Amino acid sequence: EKQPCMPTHLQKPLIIKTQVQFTTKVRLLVKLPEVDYQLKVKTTFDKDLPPGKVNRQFFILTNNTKVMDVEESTGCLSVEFRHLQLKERKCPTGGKGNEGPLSVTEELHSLNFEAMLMLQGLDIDLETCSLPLVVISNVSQLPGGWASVMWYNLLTDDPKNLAFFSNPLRASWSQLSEVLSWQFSSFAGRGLNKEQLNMLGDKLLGQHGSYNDCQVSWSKFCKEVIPGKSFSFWMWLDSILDLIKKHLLPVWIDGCIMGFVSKEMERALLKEKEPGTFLLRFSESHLGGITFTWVEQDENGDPKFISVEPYTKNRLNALPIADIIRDYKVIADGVVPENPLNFLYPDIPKDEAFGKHYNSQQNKVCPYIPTHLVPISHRVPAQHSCSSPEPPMSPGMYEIITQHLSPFEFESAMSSP
Amino acid sequence: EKQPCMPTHLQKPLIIKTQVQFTTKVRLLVKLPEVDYQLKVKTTFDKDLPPGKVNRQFFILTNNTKVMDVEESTGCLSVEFRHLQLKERKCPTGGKGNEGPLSVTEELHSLNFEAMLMLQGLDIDLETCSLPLVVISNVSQLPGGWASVMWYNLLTDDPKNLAFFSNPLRASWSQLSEVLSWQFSSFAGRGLNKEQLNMLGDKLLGQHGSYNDCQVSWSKFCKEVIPGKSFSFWMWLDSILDLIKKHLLPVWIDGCIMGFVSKEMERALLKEKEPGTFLLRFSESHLGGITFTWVEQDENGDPKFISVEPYTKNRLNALPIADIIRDYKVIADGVVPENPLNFLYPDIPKDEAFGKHYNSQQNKVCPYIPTHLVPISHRVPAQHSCSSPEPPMSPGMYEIITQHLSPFEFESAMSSP
DNA sequence: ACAGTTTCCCGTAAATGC
DNA sequence: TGCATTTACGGGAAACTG
Repeated sequence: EKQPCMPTHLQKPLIIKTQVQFTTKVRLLVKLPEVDYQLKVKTTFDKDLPPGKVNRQFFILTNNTKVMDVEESTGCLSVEFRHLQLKERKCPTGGKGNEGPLSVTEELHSLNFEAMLMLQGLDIDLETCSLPLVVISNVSQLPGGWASVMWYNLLTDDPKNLAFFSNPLRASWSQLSEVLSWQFSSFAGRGLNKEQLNMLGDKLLGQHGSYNDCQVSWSKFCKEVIPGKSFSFWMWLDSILDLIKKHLLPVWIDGCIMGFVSKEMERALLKEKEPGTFLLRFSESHLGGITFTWVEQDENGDPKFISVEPYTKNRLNALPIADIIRDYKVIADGVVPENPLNFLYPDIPKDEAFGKHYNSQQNKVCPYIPTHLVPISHRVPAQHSCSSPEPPMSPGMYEIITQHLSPFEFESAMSSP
Repeated sequence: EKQPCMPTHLQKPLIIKTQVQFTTKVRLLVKLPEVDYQLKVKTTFDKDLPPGKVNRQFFILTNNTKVMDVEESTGCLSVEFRHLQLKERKCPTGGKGNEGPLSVTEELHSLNFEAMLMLQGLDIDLETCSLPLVVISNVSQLPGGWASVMWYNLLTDDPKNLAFFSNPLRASWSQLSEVLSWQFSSFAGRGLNKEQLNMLGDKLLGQHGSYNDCQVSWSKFCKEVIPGKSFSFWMWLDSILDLIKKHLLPVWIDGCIMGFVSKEMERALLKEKEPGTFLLRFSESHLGGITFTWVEQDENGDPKFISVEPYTKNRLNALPIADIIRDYKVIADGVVPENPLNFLYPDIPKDEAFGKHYNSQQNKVCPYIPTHLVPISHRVPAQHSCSSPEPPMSPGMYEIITQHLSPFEFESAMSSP
């Protein structure tokens, strides 16, 4: 007789890269009366999938059977498989079931565990399987894999609906925005506030009064490119998550990066502020970029906004963001260079906001004179006459923005969630 | 009967990395009368080595037999093995013949090729093998591997003296310096001139009048660390070769980098030159670094030499050397920054020497103001009082240097070999 | 031709062995 | 414990493949 599901708990890997080791663990949740033989567990990949149903087939390269052992802490029987590795089984054109245009990161798989238990003269087959898994072959596919895992977890409780992406459900913006914020809080130490989420909602759904009842399709979230861009919403957002993790973490956690704010909003916020007030914003035109914009007064006393070319991971590798802000200079033809950045929006002195993240000027030993890199922009006269690609903001829009978001509220919202 | 050596030609791989594909080719140099069967060649690794004789054992992972084919161009029979891969055979403590303290890159191996030819009723075993090979497991071992290959080729004509490094011969400096220069000309497009080689000779052998009759031991070349440093002569030299290949190539080929020049010589050369004259020199204290030194006049009108902290590959990744030289600035407390670099030694205007290598200031599209990184040093008063770690040069030494090397001769020697 | 996907392999970091 | 060597795998780029 076959038990449909052996009561176990599986620790994730949710995304597995071929040829890279992973670990998984099975635990028998019921306590058995003492058995006097070893309970051997066998792990297999995609055991139940009919070969025609799945596009790619994989198998476990390494040893896949192991004996269960009593766990110290719980007294349960459990077994941990380490150093497992997946490899694709090349079935030349044969096995490919042309099941619609699913991409590799939409293709769900599972790990299966089997054991045979002899109890009171009966042979009992125990069996369980993992939550759905995404198999990738290169880390470049990780963002797509994460999107699938997120969407699946968000929209179904079914532990093994491997066909989920052949007809993926839509998510409401209220569900989705919560998950997005959670991504940032769990991977970057600080979630997204209401204003930041509103900007994302605008980007994904267009500007509405309220998004919470809007539905977002999987395709719109992850597959379709953003109009005018060459990447999808999630690819863009994940590139920023990655940038934060690798280059902006402490500054992000401190809340010094507003980040998700439209250019229109940015101008509305900076307009009324002291010249030299600036804020940090993620690039919407390029993947994984961050820029800052400061406000000045032009000849007529009107506010003028200047944004620096976005910094990407390569540039931040050469110079961390806090040092960029500390040392940034603008040269207007031969004049002594000047740092135009004075106050982090709304009015925090730059050194107060970023001082703790500055790299201490390392005092090197002697024979050499130390150098550091200073990011400098040249203000050429031609630059001024250059027309902005932003659509000019309508007066009505400006009203809405400024009323909707008083600086005080925004600032308080920026504190840690 | 067994032919000791089948007349063939083998194309190198001289260094093989485990688990990485390589290609090799065997050609039968004698033309056989038409044979009506296929001549099958089998490749094996370290076939003749008694297991006790070698520290590590490897085997060919992939298919190792292939049929010879007539080569279009020559009409010879030949076969090319592609996608061969080596893997270590783990012989648990057993096979390790403890044959002295040879490092992995001193351990020589060989590829063997066998074929059986039936001719006029006789079975003839044909056999040949490759030149000695070094097997490495990580690219970090490549410099050591190259050193072995160089030393072997320099000092023996024996095609299969696999025990060479159990008692390696010494090289004369005249032999060695030629090989070193050849390394630079073949891998970096420009060899080393007499002055550069003299500096290397000094470094390796101490300061003599003439080095050509000096002998250099393998150990001194590659195994012993340079006194006071943590790396050997070759590791240092190879780190520079690598830096040139990856970050300095066009500037090196142009002869803008004197590079191998002692600090003493550098000062002697710059001493008499215009303030603002500079030269580029490879760091002797750190692997893969390049610095520049310029001459100024101090308060008393005496020459003063200032060297910048060496640039390594990470820094050159952020900013190419030519741009560094173009944009380099020194700030002395609040004064307008100034580029102290004016003439490449002996008297070439900076822009004339480096202009063609400058990155054209990319005119980016509008919404952003472009930034570039400017390497800036701060001249702090404390810096001046700091005692130099160089031993002060004796007057006699200075005479020798200046007489030995008139600026004119040196410059002419800098032109392409 | 091309986009999606996989393979290749350097280079850094961590693990392993001696 | 320290050093020598190997393993692991992210990441960029090339190769593959329908």
